[in-house]
Amino acid sequence: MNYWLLKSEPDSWSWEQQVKKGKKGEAWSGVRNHLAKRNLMSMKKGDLCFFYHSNIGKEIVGIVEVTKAPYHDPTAEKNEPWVVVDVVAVKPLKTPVSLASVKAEKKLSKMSLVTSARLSVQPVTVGEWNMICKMGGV
DNA sequence: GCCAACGTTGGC
DNA sequence: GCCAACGTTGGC
Repeated sequence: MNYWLLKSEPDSWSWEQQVKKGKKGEAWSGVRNHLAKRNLMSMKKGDLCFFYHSNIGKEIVGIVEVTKAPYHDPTAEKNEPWVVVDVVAVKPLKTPVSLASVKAEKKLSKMSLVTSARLSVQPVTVGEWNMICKMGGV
């Protein structure tokens, strides 16, 4: 079981939209960065991810579960290497955890969210996961 | 294969 | 709207 963090601009794909999809879930498409792709490739069915709103909100708003192992991104050309996983909304955080509060928490200073701000698919350690769940009231 | 120029992301 | 960080492109 691994933990991850997925970033999305709510203008293009928001937590609310993800929730509306229900158990059907949605393919996490559009990743066009090799490091992010490598992280996607490491995901397994049953892994959990934080859902982070970038740009607008700048906070972790919910938790999604990976329901399908990585497969070719349907929005990419056939000969391109990009992949997606399917994710379904599990539950929202009672209290969204903002970027500011992540930065303010010393134990989270090593998080990719802080150290590699632009990476859209990031690994999260168990310690970080538990800490943020606590901060988010779940 | 290096590196300058350029484009994009995302926080402020 | 600005700009820093970072990835990609293209000339050499």
